[in-house]
Amino acid sequence: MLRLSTKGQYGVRAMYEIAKCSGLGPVTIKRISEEQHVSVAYLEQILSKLRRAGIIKSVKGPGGGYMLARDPKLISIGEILRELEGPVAITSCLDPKEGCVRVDSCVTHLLWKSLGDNIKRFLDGMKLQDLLQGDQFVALASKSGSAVKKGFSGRQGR
Amino acid sequence: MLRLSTKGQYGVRAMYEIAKCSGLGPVTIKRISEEQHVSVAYLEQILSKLRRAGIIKSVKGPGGGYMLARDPKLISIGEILRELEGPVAITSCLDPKEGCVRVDSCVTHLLWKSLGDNIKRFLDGMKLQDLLQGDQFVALASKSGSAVKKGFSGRQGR
DNA sequence: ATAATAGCTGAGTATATCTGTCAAGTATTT
DNA sequence: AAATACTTGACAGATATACTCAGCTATTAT
Repeated sequence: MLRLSTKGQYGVRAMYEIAKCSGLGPVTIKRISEEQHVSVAYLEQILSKLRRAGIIKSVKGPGGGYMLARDPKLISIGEILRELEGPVAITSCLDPKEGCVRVDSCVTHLLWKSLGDNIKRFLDGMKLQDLLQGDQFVALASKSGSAVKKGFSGRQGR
Repeated sequence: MLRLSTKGQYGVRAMYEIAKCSGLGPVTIKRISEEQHVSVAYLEQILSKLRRAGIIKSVKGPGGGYMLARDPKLISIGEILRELEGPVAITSCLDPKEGCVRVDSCVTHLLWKSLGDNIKRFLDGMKLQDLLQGDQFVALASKSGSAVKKGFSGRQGR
């Protein structure tokens, strides 16, 4: 359950590759393809989206390729995935494009919203820089292993 | 991204309905269908799986229906979803059925594993009882909003 | 016994999404 | 102007989703 599409996965791997080689000039799509084992044609689709989103920049012509548009500390995994797969939306009624008819009457609405918010917070907190450093991830809940409950979810940072 | 299938969603809603009416004798599939707006035929599929998993019990014949097999404090949302949709597996290489060829060489492996573990912890910590109480959910990360990082993920409970 | 109720099961199907490929560009540099 | 590299949109096969349907089995009330 809750699988990520390959587009998102490859997108993050591609971004990693670009970040890794930054400073050595633009990274060609061919290189990304070879290093990360993803076809050039498929990468074109993915990188095109990321470029339009302003996460990477491209340089045309011989010697061209892709480079980060910002410092890797300022690029989150969440942002990359959102551009490629749309926002986190556990259920269709939480998708901003669709909307929920009976928000208040639905017992589970808040459950899915809360889960979605957690995931979002995780993904937005994780930066490309962290991937580069191999600095990796002990989770949001460092504590007990059981969720923190409270009367109501209310506003949560976001 | 990361959408849950309707089977999982309906399953949780059905479990809620059964839990809500527990103490009034078995709940018929027809009632669940009407209250939760899911077709009888589709519910049969869903409830059948949950019954075989031992989460609910059924009584045949007139006056029959479904009831919880355990205290709602002991039934987690994670367990319900796992029976209906399989384990959380953000990527195919983290699916126990498939396995990963290059675990160590893959930079993103740990990222997805960590995200998956978080989700799992959230879902397993959330019990049917919590839904009943409308006692809902402030999330795993009560703190800063940024993920807690550490050198390596190491063993985490499970 | 038997009729009515209620759950049980597996097969089947339409639709949508995913996971790509292909072809024909356009822009830039040497 | 030739070579390199990115850009775009169309399209297609495979898989998964979201169901329905038909016919069955078990249980209880009369």
